[in-house]
Amino acid sequence: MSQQESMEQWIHELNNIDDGKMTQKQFKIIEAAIEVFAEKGYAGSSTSEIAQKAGVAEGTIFRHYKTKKDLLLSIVSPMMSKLIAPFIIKNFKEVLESDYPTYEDFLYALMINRLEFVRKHHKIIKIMLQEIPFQPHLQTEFKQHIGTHIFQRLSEIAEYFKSKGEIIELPTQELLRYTASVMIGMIATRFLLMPDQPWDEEKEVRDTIRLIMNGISAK
Amino acid sequence: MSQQESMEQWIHELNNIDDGKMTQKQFKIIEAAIEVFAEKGYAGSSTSEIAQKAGVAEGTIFRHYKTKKDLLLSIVSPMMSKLIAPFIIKNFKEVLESDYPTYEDFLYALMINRLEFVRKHHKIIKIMLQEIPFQPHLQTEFKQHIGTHIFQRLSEIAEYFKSKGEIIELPTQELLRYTASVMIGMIATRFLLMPDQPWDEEKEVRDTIRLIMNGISAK
Amino acid sequence: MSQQESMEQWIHELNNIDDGKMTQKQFKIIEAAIEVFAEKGYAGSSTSEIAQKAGVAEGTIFRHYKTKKDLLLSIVSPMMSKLIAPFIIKNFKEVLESDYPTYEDFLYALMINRLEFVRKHHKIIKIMLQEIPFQPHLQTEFKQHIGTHIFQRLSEIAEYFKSKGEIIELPTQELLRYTASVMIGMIATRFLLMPDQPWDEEKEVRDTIRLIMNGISAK
Amino acid sequence: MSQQESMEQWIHELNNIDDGKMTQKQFKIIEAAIEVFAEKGYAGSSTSEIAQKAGVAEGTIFRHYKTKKDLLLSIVSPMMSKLIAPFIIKNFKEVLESDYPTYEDFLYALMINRLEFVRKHHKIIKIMLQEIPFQPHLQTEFKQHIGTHIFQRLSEIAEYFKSKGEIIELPTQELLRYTASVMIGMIATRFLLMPDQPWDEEKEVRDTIRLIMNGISAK
DNA sequence: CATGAATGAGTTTTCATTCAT
DNA sequence: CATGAATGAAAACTCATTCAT
Repeated sequence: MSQQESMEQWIHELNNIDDGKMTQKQFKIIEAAIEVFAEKGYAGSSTSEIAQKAGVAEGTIFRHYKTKKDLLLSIVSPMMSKLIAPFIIKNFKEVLESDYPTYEDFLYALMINRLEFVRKHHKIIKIMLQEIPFQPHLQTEFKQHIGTHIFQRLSEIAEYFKSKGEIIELPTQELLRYTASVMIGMIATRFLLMPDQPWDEEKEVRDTIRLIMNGISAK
Repeated sequence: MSQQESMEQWIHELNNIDDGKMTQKQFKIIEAAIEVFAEKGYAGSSTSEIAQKAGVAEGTIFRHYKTKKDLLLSIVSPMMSKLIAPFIIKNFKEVLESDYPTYEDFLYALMINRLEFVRKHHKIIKIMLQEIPFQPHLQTEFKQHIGTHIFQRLSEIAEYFKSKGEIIELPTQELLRYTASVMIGMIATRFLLMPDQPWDEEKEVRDTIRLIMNGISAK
Repeated sequence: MSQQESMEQWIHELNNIDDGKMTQKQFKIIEAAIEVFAEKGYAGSSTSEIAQKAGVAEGTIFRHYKTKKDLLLSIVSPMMSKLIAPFIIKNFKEVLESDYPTYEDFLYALMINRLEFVRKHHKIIKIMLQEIPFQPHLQTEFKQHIGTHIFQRLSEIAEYFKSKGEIIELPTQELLRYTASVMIGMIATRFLLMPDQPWDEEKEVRDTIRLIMNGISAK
Repeated sequence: MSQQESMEQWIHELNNIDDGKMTQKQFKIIEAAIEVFAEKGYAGSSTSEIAQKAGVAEGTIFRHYKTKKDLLLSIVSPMMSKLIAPFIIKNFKEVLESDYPTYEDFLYALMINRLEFVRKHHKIIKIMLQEIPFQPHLQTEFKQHIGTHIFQRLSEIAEYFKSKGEIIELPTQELLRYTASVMIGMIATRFLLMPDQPWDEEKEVRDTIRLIMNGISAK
């Protein structure tokens, strides 16, 4: 599925969260808003520009979204949930045991998965990261999703492998910070710092995971 | 030196870059602008709010800074240079040899130094990171300073220690990315994610450096 | 008949004036419009709020009333006629002679009648009074109904009792102004100034009529 | 002093209430706002029309008045105080005893005074009466000023003359309602119903007062 | 008949910038 | 240098009205 197609599909999913129906124009509005917000930032964007890019009258935006902020949140909020998606499978422990015999395997799968995710949604993620500092509503959601769900789940995993004697006995928090830093650093490099450079992803991922494991494997 | 004092001193230094003189009002304007930009973002701030917080008339801002963007750049631009300060000492190699016998020593010193730097200037750094994506002028500067000076210098250092056989033979770029990710991850955790939590800095820094070294030390 | 019932009946009567048929939706629209216009004023009300309160789609309003102003007039205009209703009985003189031997009797009956009328229709009357200054169409109607019919008829009555020697020889206009002022003052007090206060209506009416008569009875 | 002059003076007095200074443009804005609000009602007026009539840019209005509602209140609120002015002289009892030997004298003086007042300020009074039902802020002020100050003072006066045996023993509230109704009825007739008709004010006032006294004098 | 998405002109409000004092 | 009133262009938002379904 191409990046463009996956974006379209994603926008249609916003739908189900909202109320079940989404007009063609509404779709165009979301699409244009993502474009413009990502390019100029939320505060730097004007609803008139979004309307123009979407090919609708300015009033149409406000028929579907009470305020400009509403429009922002309707785009960014659902992305929060998507962020934690891979961590909310039931029977997580079973999956872990059967699919990921080592921490390294787990990290590898996670990395591939999140790289794909960012590739699909980098614009919305950019908007999200830009606006979290200024939108209390997003801050709350972020803390809830990341702070609660993801951190929780990752802790369990790390402790599981610690108990198996695979990784060193470091405070879980430091361990996760370290792991996350390297992974996020890699993703940021790929998409922010050098988006246009050639990139042997397969190799980069393997090397990066290797480095992480060097840092923390119990032998 | 307290954080407040260091900020005041820093603002006075902007001075030298500008034209050598800075009135009391001008000082107040910069101080207020940093406050407001950091809180609401550049595009979300109004010059009138800055004027009010600075205790000056609205027109006064424009007597010193031709436009609002000028005001932003006059704050953020000099910070760029500061960022690279520790890397532009002459006789760098000598300093390296005499002061930092190991890569670990170097990382430790760098970490302490940059932590202090961020502690002093976190508001301006926040503004800088927020605005780089939207201000071509800042992007250029950033690429120049980081991409050229810092990356260049860090590469030399990494290669120096590689050649000494202290760290593993990984492409320099990957090595730096890894190192920087872990260090930045730590700083971000400290100042963004959990600014109010208790924090044994000494210990955290040592553990973090240890992890990095685990990842890359050649044995 | 309760106040609510009388309102419903009244709305159905608008019907006959319009075209003879009135759908359930149309009824709801009128009901909602009265509510909203009375609460926020004509210019301060939005058709969308009326539609919402009526439980119909926005477009439905405009299917029945060409414009928002049309909706207003369809509510207020018929009320004008109602205002003069008690004055347009045929054989008025006969009724006067048989039913109201004195001016006092007449005033008493009128007062009771109009109090009831206002009690039933105070929302529409509020709208009417609010909008007369701004709607030329209503001004014309008002002048015609009040200025012509009511003033005319009241003059006849006043002169009739003057000729009977019951009330003093004052210019009819002054006489009517005086009478109307006291009566309207009483109604306004009851419904505008102190709508929630306990109120011995029987007594208040008798006292008020007494005062009026004191002012003008020929002895 | 002409009506126009008194209006100008009045606008300048708003000044003292606000903050002591008023620019030429601000004056023009108030002047235009009174004109437009009186003609079209508050909700029916647009700030752009006010700006145009005042000969200023639309932004100028909002430099002086934060919102359109602010502009309204800055015009109407001070009028509330003016309404009660004649009732807040100190030594009121003395004045009463020396200047107004009878209730009739008092009513006459009051009538002349309030007629003059309404003549000067009829536009603002029109705006005030139109907006009181829709502006909670004005409702509060109105209740306070009228309900407390004026009603209080008038009660004292009525009771004073009752105790002197000049007027009949009716509940004070009814007495005042009666008196006020006739007076307001007269003023309303003069300014609302027949503003353009010839009018022998001297005679009308005397007749009206006479009617009132007929109604209530204790013989 | 009824709907409600869409419109576009209009509304209130904001704001960077200018300029006379 | 400093002020702050004034501007006007643009922003966010509203709303009566239309029209395809």
